[in-house]
Amino acid sequence: MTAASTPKGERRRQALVAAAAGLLAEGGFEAVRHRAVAERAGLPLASTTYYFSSLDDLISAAVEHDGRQELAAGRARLDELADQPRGTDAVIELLLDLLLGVASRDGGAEPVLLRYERLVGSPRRPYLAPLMRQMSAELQELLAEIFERSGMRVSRERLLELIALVDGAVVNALIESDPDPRSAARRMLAAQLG
Amino acid sequence: MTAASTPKGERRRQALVAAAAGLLAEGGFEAVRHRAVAERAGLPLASTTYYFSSLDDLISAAVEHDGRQELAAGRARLDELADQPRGTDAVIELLLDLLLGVASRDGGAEPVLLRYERLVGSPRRPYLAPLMRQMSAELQELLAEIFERSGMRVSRERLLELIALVDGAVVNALIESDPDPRSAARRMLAAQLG
Amino acid sequence: MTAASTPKGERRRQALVAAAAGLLAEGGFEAVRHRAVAERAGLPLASTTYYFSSLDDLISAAVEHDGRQELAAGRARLDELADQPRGTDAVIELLLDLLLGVASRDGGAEPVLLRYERLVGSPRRPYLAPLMRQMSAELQELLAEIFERSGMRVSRERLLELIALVDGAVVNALIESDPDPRSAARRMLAAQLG
Amino acid sequence: MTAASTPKGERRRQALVAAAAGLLAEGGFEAVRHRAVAERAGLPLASTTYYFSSLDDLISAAVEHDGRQELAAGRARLDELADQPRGTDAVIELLLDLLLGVASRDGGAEPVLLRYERLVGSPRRPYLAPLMRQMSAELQELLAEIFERSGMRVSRERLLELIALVDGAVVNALIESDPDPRSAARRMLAAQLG
DNA sequence: TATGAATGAGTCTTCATTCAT
DNA sequence: GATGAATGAAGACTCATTCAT
Repeated sequence: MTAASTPKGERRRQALVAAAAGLLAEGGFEAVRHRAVAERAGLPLASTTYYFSSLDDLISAAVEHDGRQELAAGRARLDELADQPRGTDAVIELLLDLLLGVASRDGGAEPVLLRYERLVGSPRRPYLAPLMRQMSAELQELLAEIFERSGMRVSRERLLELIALVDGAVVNALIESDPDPRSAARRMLAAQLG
Repeated sequence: MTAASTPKGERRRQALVAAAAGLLAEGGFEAVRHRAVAERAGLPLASTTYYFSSLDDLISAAVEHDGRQELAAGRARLDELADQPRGTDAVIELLLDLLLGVASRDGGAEPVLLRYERLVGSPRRPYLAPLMRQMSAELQELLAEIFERSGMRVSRERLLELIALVDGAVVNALIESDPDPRSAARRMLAAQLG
Repeated sequence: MTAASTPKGERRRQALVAAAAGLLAEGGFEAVRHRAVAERAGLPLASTTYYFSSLDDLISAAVEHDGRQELAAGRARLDELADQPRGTDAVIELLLDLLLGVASRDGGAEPVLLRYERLVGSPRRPYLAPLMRQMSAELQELLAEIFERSGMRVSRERLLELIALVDGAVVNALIESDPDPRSAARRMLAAQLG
Repeated sequence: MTAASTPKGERRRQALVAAAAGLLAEGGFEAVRHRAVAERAGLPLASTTYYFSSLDDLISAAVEHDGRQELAAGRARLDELADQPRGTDAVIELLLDLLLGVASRDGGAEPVLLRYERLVGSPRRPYLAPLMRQMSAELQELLAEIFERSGMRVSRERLLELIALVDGAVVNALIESDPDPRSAARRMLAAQLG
């Protein structure tokens, strides 16, 4: 179905989701408000409650939107590789690209924050958990593929360990005065894989 | 100075901090509101702004209160050990007790959530970062002491790695349908230390 | 469009403006508060922020409302004159009616106060200045018409001088123990025009 | 009595008055708040209510302080003249200096605002009126002296007229987009005296 | 199918004033 | 004589949600 043939309602819904996802990425959960979403989408305020039965609904959609986008970006990143990554360093950078996003290369807490806000925000927003689990599993598949391509044999447990290492490094780096979470994660991966 | 001789003003201030810290632990940052704090402390609404120049101020105090309490509990946990921990398993449990709190033994996301909400909440509340760094450093000292006592030689880098491993495991476990973050962390520590 | 057919929303908006304008006239800028306006209009508090994006917005509307009303009253006063005003005294009274309002005939500071509060309040409320300039210009047109009708030739500069004379007389009369600003202005006009 | 021998209480009172007067000049009546005054004076909040039975009391004192200071400046301005002012222009500038303050030479509404805020603010603050009358009378004496010195014979009525002209010109100039009230007043005085 | 209108509850914060010490 | 402590009332403004059309 082309964009042109997408029903108007669906298109508006998507516009709201995209607006909410943008707000979520920029300002965290607090920033996702009916008013703000409607304004960003250029749609009437009431359309937010018309298309989404509650704010939580809208937040779910936003979380999924952001997550799917990241997954797609990860997939694309993987596909653009002509052949297998050579060497540990290439594997590490690939892991970081997929886990933290390519934007994390620039340093700073902001580009990576969304991933951890969603994770840590889930217990207080139980409706997010199933969604997060699903997307987490898909991300793991992608990460597993990195090792497959590189020829490195890595068990599922080992993969989870490496993910944890990255996530823990990042979470702890978030409070640094000049945070560079990607570098922190890289250091730890290098120590483990090197 | 005994409790009885604590000046009244300081006692009220502490009551507000304790109330805010409780709300923070139970409901996250969003739950710390002037009204809620005042009600929980049984004090007038205006007392919250009398003792704290802004809500951020109060939040800072609450974060510090919770953090100091955890540190004190960790210190106490360490001191109650008659001699050195015997065996890897004991070391692991000790690590988990100090990092996640003894309450984490019961399972569930709630007991460990506060640690990660504070970490992940810091980038959007920059005034927390220095405080968090200070308390993080103190916690690392405590954790280092575990290894010293056990006779295991562990470098600072290695310690940070282990912390990251725990934190990453926890953060990823938060989205499980029946989260048991402590167990997840334990598994990873066992794999690394075992 | 009759009152009955005025859309409800517009009617409510007008009710708020009228309430604000009344408060402004009776109590000055300080008296225009969300609460007071809503109560006077018999509408919910939140309606004030629904119809006006800020208090300044509401104050602007109130200032314009009062100003337009005065201008309309001046216009009406002029139109009720069958023919030209005869004699200097009639011209003077007409000038005073338009500048200070017919209510000023009764003496007292209150009836004239609003004009000067708006003028003097503008520098600290810059958003009022354009509005005030516009209404000032329209008032000058009305005043010019008085002289045209009376057959007296008065240049624009001379008109501004006479306005200044009245305003200055009034402003200084405001501190008298039993203020009669209209009389003070009349005396000065008589001396200049007599 | 020298400053050193001024009783401490009186000195503090004066500090509060000076602080209030400064706030009044900078921010108008609204800016005179207990907290702001105390902070500016570097004194405890409660000292404001200890030395002044109410905020109105403090405002009165501030109004008087500012007024006396202006009068003193006017007196000084007059005394610094070696001989009589020569020519109408010199007289006009002198009038403007005394009425609007020498700061008005720089243009802008701010330097002259205080005079008109006090005048127009008096009807809603009746306790100010007697004070304002007294200071107004003293100012008139000063202005009369200008004409005496210059050799120009000007009746009391004429003087009041000239004052009104200046005040009216200023008040109307306050709403200009780039207000230069002194110039507006100068023009009118020149037309009348030239 | 949409949406403009509407609002009760709540947000943080300010303030004049009182009072015990 | 002086002031730290305290607070009820009010300030402007936001928000999720409902509802009539």
